[in-house]
Formats: sequence, C-alpha cells, structure tokens
Amino acid sequence: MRTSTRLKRITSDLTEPQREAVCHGEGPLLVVAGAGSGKTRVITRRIAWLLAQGVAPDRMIAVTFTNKAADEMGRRVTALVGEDVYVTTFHSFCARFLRREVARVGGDGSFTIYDRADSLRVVRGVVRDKQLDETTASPAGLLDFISLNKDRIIGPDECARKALGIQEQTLAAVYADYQERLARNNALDFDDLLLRALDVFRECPGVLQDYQNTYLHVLVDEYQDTNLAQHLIVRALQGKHRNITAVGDPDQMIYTWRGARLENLLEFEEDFPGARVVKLERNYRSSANILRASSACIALNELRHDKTLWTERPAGEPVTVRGFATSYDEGRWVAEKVDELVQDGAEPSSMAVFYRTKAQSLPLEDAFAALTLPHQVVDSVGFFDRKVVKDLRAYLQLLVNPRDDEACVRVINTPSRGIGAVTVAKLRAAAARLRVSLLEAAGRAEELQSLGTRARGAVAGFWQLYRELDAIEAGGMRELVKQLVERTRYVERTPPLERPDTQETVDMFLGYAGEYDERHPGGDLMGFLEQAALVSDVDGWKAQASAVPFMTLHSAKGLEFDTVFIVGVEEDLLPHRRALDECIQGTEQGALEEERRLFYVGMTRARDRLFITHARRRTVQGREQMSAPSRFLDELPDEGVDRQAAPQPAAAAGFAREMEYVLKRKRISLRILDGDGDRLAAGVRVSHPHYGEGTILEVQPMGSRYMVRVNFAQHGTMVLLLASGDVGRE
DNA sequence: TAAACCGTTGTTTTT
DNA sequence: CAACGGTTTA
Repeated sequence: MRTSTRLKRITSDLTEPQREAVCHGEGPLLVVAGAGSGKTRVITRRIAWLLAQGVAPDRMIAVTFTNKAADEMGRRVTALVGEDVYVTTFHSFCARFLRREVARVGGDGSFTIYDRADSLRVVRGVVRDKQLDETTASPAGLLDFISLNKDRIIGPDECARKALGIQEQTLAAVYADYQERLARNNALDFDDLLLRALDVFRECPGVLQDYQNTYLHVLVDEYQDTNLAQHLIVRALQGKHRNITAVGDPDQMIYTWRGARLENLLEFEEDFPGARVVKLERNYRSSANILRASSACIALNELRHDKTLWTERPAGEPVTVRGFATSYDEGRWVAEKVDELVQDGAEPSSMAVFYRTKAQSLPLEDAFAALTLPHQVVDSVGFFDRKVVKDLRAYLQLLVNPRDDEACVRVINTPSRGIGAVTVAKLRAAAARLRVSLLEAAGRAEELQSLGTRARGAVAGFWQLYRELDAIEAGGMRELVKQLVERTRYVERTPPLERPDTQETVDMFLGYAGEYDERHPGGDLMGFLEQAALVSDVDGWKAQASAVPFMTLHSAKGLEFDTVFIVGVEEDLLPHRRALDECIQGTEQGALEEERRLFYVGMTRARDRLFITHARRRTVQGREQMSAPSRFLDELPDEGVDRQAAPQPAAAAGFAREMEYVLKRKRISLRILDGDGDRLAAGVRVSHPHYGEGTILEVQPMGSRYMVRVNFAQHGTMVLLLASGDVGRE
C-alpha cells in the first residue's frame, strides 16, 4: 500500500509526457525538454520513481554539469523521498574514481588537480623553456588549443602526427611538453580527469565491469553540453544494464567552445539503439509574453530542429526593453526598478541580473550599493582565485603530493624567507640533475654545492618547516589549516598594509575548512582539496538568501526567477565580438547562433517579468566606448514587448550623478586615522581626500567590496563603496 | 634578496 | 583599469 501511495505522490501532478518520461521502465531514454518544461522536475521525479520501484539508492548515479545543479538536484530528491542518491558532476565523479583506481594504469592516486591558473603557469613554463615568442604563442591560446584537443580525445602523439606545418608541430610539441610536466608533478587538469578515467575503463575491463554492475541506472542532465569524453564515459557506465536517462535541450547548448557536441544528443538513438524519446514542449515557467519573445528569438537559428513551446499562462506584463545613454544610467535604472519591486514586497532573491561578461558586474554593484540594495555577485573574482587561498591550498597540496613542483615554487618563499629566484633556479637545476622533485632537492640542501651558505640555510629552514607541517596531526581540516597558518606565520609576515585583508581571507578559508569538516566528518585532506578544486564558489550563492544574485548568462542556465534583468544587450557584447571573430570551431553563423542561444537561455529564466537593457556608452577596460543595441533586440516581436524610450534624465542632474559615480570609482584611499587595527569598523576615524575627516558609522560587505557609511564633519553622511585596496593607514 | 617601479598585456563564457 | 612580468634600486 505504501508503495502505491508513494507512486501516486510522485506521479499524480505530472502531465502525460512528463509521466511517460518519469515512469519509463528499462532501456535508454532521451528526454528532449524545452526551457521551462519541467526538466529538473522530471529527472528528480524519475529518481524518486525508480527508488519507489525498489532500485536501491546506491545503485544509481545522476550526473549534472555543475556542482550547483548537482546540489540542487540532490536536495530536491532528498526532500521528495528522504533518501540520498549519488548526484555528482562528471569531474567530481572522475576525480573520485581515479583516486581509487588510477594506480591500475600506473598513476598515483594522490594527484593534484590543476585549475586553469595552475595550467597556465605550466604553459608559461613551457613557453619560456622552448623560448617561444609569447606574442605569437600566448599561453592562454596554447592552453585553449590543448584543451580543445583533449575535449576531442586527441592526445599529444596524435596531435603531432596530424600536424601539418611548423606552426602546428610547435603547438603539438607544447602540448606534449605540457603533458609531461603535469605527469612529473603528478597533476591532472580538468580535462585529464575525464581522459584518465576513460583510460582506466579501456585498460581495465574488470574495473569498468564492477562499476557497470553497480549502476543499474545512469541519469544525465544537460546532455546537449556534454563533450566527447563525457559522452563516452556515460556510454561506458551504462554499458551493462543500458538504463540511461539523458535530458537535454539543443536550444540551450552554450558550451561549444568547451567541446560540447550536439551530436551526442541528436544521434542519441543511434548511439543507444532502441531508445525511447520523449519531448516536453509545454512551458510552465514563463508568462506568454516572455515565451513569445524568447521563442521568436530562438526561431531565427537555422541550425536547429524546429520545436514550438506553448503555454497556458496568461500574457502577463510586457517584456521591457530599455536603452540608456550610459552604463551608469543603465545600472541605476536596474537598481531603481529592483528597489521599486522590493518596496512592493518582492523578495530580492526572486530576482536576478544577468550579463555576458563578469567584468560587467562592477557598475551594477555600484548602482546597487548606492541604493543599499542587497545583492550578491555569483562567482565574481572567485574566492579560490585569491592569492592567499591559493597559497594555503598550495601548502596543503604539497603535503598530499610532494611531487607538485608548481605548489612547491609557490610556497617555498611565501611568506618570504630569503629564497629568491636565483636559489629556486639552482634548486630546479639540482632537482633535474638528481631526477627528484623540487621539494626533495630542497630536502638535500646541505649537499648542494651550488647554493651559497645563506641560501642553503634558508632552504634547509623551509625543508624543516615542511617536515613540521607534514607531522601535524589535526582532528580536521580547520584545525590543520589553523596550525599551518600559525607555523608558517603567514599572517604576521605579510606586509602590514595587506594584513587585515589577508587575515580576513584566512578566516574565510578557515570557515570553509570548518564547513567541510561538518559536512564530511572523517573526511581527509585529499577530499578537501578536491572539493576546493572542483567546487567553485558559484555554488554557494544560495547561502545568502535575500540578496539579488548577479551572474553571467552561462551560470544562469538551469535557474529560474520571477524577475530577470539582462543588461548590456549590445553589439560586440551580446553577441560578443570575440565569439564572432574567433569562432574557434565551425562558422561565424554557428558562433552567432550560440550567442543567440545564450540570450535565449537568459530570457527563458524569467517567470513573470523580463527587463532587457542596453547602453549607448559603456566603460570598457577603463575607456569609454560607444555601442549599438544588439541585433537580437531588433529580432524581438512587437507584440508583448514594450520598447518605450528610457526617460531622459535632466542633463544637469544626470551629469552630476555621473560625476559622483566617477569619483567613487576613482581609487582614492580612505585613510584610517586612529585605532590600532587596520580594519574598517564603526567608530573608526578616517580621512578622505574629497570629503575630509569623518567617523565610520557602518561597514557592510557588498559583493567583493564594502559599503562604508561615513559621517564627514563637513559633508555629512556619505556612502562609499570600497575595495580593500582603497583603504590605507597613517 | 626584497621592495618598489614601470611597462605591457589583455577580458567570453566554465569544470 | 587591473594584473602580471620584468627591471631597477636599496
């Protein structure tokens, strides 16, 4: 009886096609789900349904693209059926898998995962050693080349074989050298995680069979964005039971540049013979006006299978398109609109602001701060990109993986302990000669004749510190990091001016470590580092409820909001200039259509209200630039779209307000006059070059910066938006 | 060796 | 306008 009640709860409120997908029995299933058609709902219900059918939770695996999506899905499943299912991302799954199994193909399970910055450093090393000209071979471009090859499962050897001219041979050589260095450091980059997992599958059929036996069901979300490696991993995992559920929408494919293959979805029925295909075409999310506008937009793509979404929702408010003289006006208008909606009782977290590039968040932050509106930049300059965090992580990485020379170089003189570039170069040479890692060479400092007495002492000191750190026996990650910070005297040795900032970041990292301890009792350092490498802070935005999230159109995928603002919808920005110029693979039309899909993804996130804005003048890279409205705006239908010209602000007032912004944006430091700390806090006396002396009334974190309310003796209360670099002492 | 200085460079999107 | 790399100077 209980089972049937459960089944009823799972399926009773589903539409026919949804039910067909959710209650599909055995064999491959493809759900082609249009935007807002209940895709996530179908996948979570299907998991619930399978559980109700008696499939044990540990016999299925659900794979999504981002950690954010994985968390969300896991949360929903748990809420629905009270059981935990393994919901993960391709990269986490592979990392976990490799820790356990990579030894079988001659690997070392204590590998370090390199993020893009790490990889770039390696490429730079290659470029330097090969004495290539950085102008013709930019490290970023080279890394893109390498990654693109990896996405298509083309190794360095094959790459070299296929190379035509000298140019291509050089590229292949860089690729080979890069790969060699990673191997020497016992490091894997993001792509390697997938490729090495495939290596294990191929070379150890027994291991694969174990996994195939375990996973009765494999479910994959956002299938349109999978690359070749991911597709092959899925195919391998479902190989025995052939119970694959793939969900996707070709119109939302926005990762071509990362090797996404639409064919994975379009040729699904050939790859998985006998597959059932279910189409979800009814949209439940958006108002009819929003749906009409977005459908008209996407319909212009030619490289597309025709598909029509429909809704029974009423027209709702018109889609609003507004143009502004400057990006400041644009930001201010968005902020005012949000303020208005909040006054009317809207919850800030039910709204969102999307933009094409991360750099666009700053003026918006200013505008929101000016009205003291709560907002949160999702994944701005990431927490994990901060120098302090990288330093601490490098220490930890070195503890797990002593062969990680990149990490070693990073920490050997951080904080500075008298080991300069010359000494490091000598150590490098010694390490190469002795065929050992940099760290091990440091351990043998005493025998290295090439080092001067002072350098030798300094290096020996570092080695001793490392041994000390290695001997730490801590109860958890938080404790470990805390001791690490203390023993390296990391904070005390940073220059006084940066110290408050450093302390704060250290505290945040301690908090992050503490969180890990709580969520993973008994978790180890390797697991902690893996999480830190693969889980960007995009995933944490839900933590701050009641703030308006700002994010790129890319990270908006899979989310929905009552109210959506898409800003900077201008030529060269959306569609982005570089996308059209470079169009890494395929044609310019292909690139344009991907940009259009991106716009489409943004629009379809909106339930009730959609605002689209553009500015005629925008500050890009510090320079004023003129920009034309995006061609995508012309493509919107007239019906249900309100294009009223923006209210022209009185010239003088507009100018004055703009000046105010310009002043605020200028890096003028607020100097701290009293107090023994360097920190901003209420009650501290400060001095400002324009406003004179005053007292801080209030300090509030605002995105990556601080909103500081100061009472100035002459000018009264002012609100300043400051980054940590804007603040100085004395 | 380290801090301070200067010039060059680049910014699409992400695991 | 930044962040980074390379150079100079103490």
